[in-house]
Amino acid sequence: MTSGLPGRLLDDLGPAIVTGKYPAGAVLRTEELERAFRVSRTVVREALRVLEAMRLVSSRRRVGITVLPRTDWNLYDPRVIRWRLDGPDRAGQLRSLTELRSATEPVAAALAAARATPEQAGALTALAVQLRSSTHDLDAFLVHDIAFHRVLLIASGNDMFAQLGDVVDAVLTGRTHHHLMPQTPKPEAVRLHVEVAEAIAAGDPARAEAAMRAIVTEVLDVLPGT
Amino acid sequence: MTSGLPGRLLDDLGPAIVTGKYPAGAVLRTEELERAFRVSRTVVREALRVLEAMRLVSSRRRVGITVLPRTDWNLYDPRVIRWRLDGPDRAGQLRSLTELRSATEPVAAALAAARATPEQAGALTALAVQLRSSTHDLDAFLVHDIAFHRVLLIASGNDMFAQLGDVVDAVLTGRTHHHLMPQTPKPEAVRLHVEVAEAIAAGDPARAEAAMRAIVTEVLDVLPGT
DNA sequence: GAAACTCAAAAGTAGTACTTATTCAAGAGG
DNA sequence: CCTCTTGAATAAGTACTACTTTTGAGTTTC
Repeated sequence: MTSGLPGRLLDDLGPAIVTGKYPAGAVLRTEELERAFRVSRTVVREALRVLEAMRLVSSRRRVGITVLPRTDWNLYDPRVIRWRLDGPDRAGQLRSLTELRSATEPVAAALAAARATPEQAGALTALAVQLRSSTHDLDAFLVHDIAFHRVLLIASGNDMFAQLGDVVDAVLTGRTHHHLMPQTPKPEAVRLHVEVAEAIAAGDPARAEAAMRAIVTEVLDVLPGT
Repeated sequence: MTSGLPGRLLDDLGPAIVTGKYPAGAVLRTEELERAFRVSRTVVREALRVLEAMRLVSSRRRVGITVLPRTDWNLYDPRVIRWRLDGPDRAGQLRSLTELRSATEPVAAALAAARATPEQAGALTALAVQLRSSTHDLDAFLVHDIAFHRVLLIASGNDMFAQLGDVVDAVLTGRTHHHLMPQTPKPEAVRLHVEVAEAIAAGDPARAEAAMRAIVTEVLDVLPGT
């Protein structure tokens, strides 16, 4: 559902809920939404059905569509993640995601060392080499960095880790936009990426985990408000 | 959307997709679903809209509703998690979730040590004491164990970790059903829970993380097929 | 054999009618 | 005056029809 009128309505209502324009407890009416967004009842119902599935709202007859508190939301839904990143508390959401990332990537590295295919290990090594070669070009560095982490998460052999590739993308891209990335990548960070790749190629989970832990520890340390 | 005809249709189609009854590439037609499930077009469209938002299917005019490959799915959607746990590869899904858990809980413990409120720290200590007192009653032990981990995840102050409480619930409950839980909880595991609670109460992130890591390492070690 | 055209297939959107669930206000009784 | 019952209004749920739009496949033409 990325197109069509229900999708467009979703992309209006979702952010409005997530950013607090419609706070928890607020009650929406399907008829009012029809008028406000100039769409038919079918379109409104379909968009609301999706919001309900994301646990952003709850629908009851005679009552209306009630906005739910944040503790009910499906926070891992890619749309919810995006809406929160586009909202006023972007820094908070980046921190949340960074902490999640700091938890998952070391374990993913260890699993990758145990499970990566030769192709995956080779791709990681190649990407680490490219990282080293592109420290002078921040955009190119970012592209390779994101690719490195994505391949690693896939190589972990756990598809739930693999899906966090989008989270890593959002975090790394967000760091750059927030000027949280150093102007020139630290040699130590690059070295650690190379070490992770080497440890995975060598099938050494403990070493891969330790190196990746060092990478994400440095990331956490530079977060504001830690 | 937990009730109503769209919800019921969702709970039929979702598992059918997730378990491969409708494999990737299969094309569904709204009209056929209307006939097969004896519901109106509105109901079918609403259920499909939700499946589309979960990235289980993709809809295009003239083409139909195409089932997407697993790499597209929103694997963190609570329904997708449940459908996979209820499917034939339950053990694989439990392993996936256990690995995710093993990654996140140590970091959550460290964050909780830094951020827990006195109430949360107190609740963890109380729950650890109850764990120690209920080793003779496996059901009671499970209840307290789940509660312990839930409170800890909430105490981490990261709502994405907090949401994984359901994952921990599913994993711990699943372990019991799989007879993967020891008949009598190991004293060492209980001791570690107490140590986690003490470390959090003392505001010692490193100690909390290490103790929790020992807990989840033991859990990973007893997984079949590791 | 490739490009253009046509049409059938299937979803998308609008709107109406009727049903069902639920809440709230009013009235009755103690 | 408070509590319980009843009825009606409110709002969503479901079915259905009509029309539009998109898209792919088959046919025709060059």
